[in-house]
Order: sequence, then C-alpha cells, then structure tokens
Amino acid sequence: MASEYLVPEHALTYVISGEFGINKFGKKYTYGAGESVLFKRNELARFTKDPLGETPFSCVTIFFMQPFLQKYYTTNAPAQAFLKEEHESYLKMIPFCTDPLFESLFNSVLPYYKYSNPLPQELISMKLMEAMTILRTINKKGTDSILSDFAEPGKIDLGDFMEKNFTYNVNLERFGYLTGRSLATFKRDFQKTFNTTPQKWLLQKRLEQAHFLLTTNKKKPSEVYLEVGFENLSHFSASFKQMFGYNASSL
DNA sequence: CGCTGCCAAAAGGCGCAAAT
DNA sequence: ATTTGCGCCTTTTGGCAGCG
Repeated sequence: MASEYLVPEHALTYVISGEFGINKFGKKYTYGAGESVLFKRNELARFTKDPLGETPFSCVTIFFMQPFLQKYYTTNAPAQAFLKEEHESYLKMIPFCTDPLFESLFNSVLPYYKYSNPLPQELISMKLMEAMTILRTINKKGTDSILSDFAEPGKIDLGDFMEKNFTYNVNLERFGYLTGRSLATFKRDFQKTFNTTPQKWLLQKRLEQAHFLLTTNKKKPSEVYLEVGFENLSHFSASFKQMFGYNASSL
C-alpha cells in the first residue's frame, strides 16, 4: 500500500488491476480495473494502491506536461473560453468508466515498458495526441477545463491553506509554490501568521492530531503516523515522546 | 525604503538500519 | 510492532544585492 501526496503535472491514470483509491475532500474514491481518472496538477490528495484478492495492483499513467499542452491548445481551441474563476469552479479530477477507447490506448502503450531504449519523441507525441483526442471525445468540456488551465498558483491565504493541508507531507518549497510564494517569502509570511517556523509548527500540529486520533479514536500508532503526515514510524515515535513525554504506544 | 530572491553556515529534523 | 542510534540533508538563520 503505497502513499503519495501530490501530482505535479496533469495525469491520466488507467487502472489495469487491483484497487486505486483517492482520499480527497474528506471522501474516499475507489477505482477498479478498466477505469481511469484524469487529475489536475498540483492538487494535494492521498493515494492508495492495493491488490484486489489475488491480483496485484497495476496501473499506467500518462503525464501531460505544460509545453505539450501549450502547443496543443494553440492549434486546438478549448471547448469554450474559460475565465479564471470558471477553471477553479470545475472539478479537480474526472473519473471515467470502462471505455473501449481507453482500453485500446493503454493496451497499445503497455508494451512500451518492455522496450529498453528510449522511445522516439515522435511516438510519444503521437500517443499524447491520441490521448487528447479520446479524452475530448468522451468529455470535452471537462478535460479542457483541466488541461487548458495554465494559471500558476496565486498568492492565497497562507494560514487557511496550512490549517487544511498540514497532514500532507510535502516539503516547504512546494508549500510555498502552492500558496503562490517563493520559499523565502513563504517562510517570512509563515512567521507573521503563526509566529513560528514552518517546521516547528508542522511537527506540533501533526503530533497534536496524532494524539487526538490515538486517544479519542483508539487507533494504533502504525495506523496514524502516515495519516497525519509522517513518513516513517521511527521518527514519529521519537518526536511524540519528545513532545508529550510518553510513548505513543502507551495510549 | 520595503519587499523579494539568493546564498552560506549552522542546527536539528528526518529516515534508514538495528535493537528490543 | 515500536523504539533507539546515528549520519545525512532539509530547514533555519541572517546577511546581501536587485527591483519597484
């Protein structure tokens, strides 16, 4: 069961086998074999990749980089001229049911993984174009709302964003980027709003959340540490003891 | 001048491996 | 399954230069 937090580029994931889970907006979405999801870039979420019974998890993902999309949308006009606010009001992720078009695309892409040499750029471009055509055939407005949005993250309320997202374990540079700031100004603004350094605040916040889950929800340390934003149990338990004076396992 | 990005040294948080 | 030890590397800190 792997866990990731952020996809930096737009991505189309096709589930071959097993179960793909996404925790976002406080809900859990799961997708099985044959289904696919289009993600908007720079969205924080928690992903799970689990086997289903005997079959192991397996999936293919196509990334749509900005230069390709810039070029694509200069020759192919979006479904409509989106305003900035409209982009934001649309979905950040679009699920697709099993579809013969996706099936053919990904079945043709899959054998490439056996090819040891680097793929010709032309071939990659062709497959990206194919993917674009299929996506827009099935849901033009939806895919364009995601893929034709070239706006960089704007300068948003730092305190609000951090309170909502402190359980995601991403580095400070990315937190800065996501709130529309450089690393330096992120830290300066952080100091103004919270009166501490990001690292200290994050550590305390995550440990408090963990303490809450351990006591009121009766969870075990091994179930909690990933959920609140730690990457390994060893550091979690050491930090926990240092902050509260007793071991996490003693609750 | 205030705001911002960049840089180097120092600190201590972090994650791996080993121990319990 | 959880904790401890330890070395690496992210983060902190503070100074400096560029830009409006």
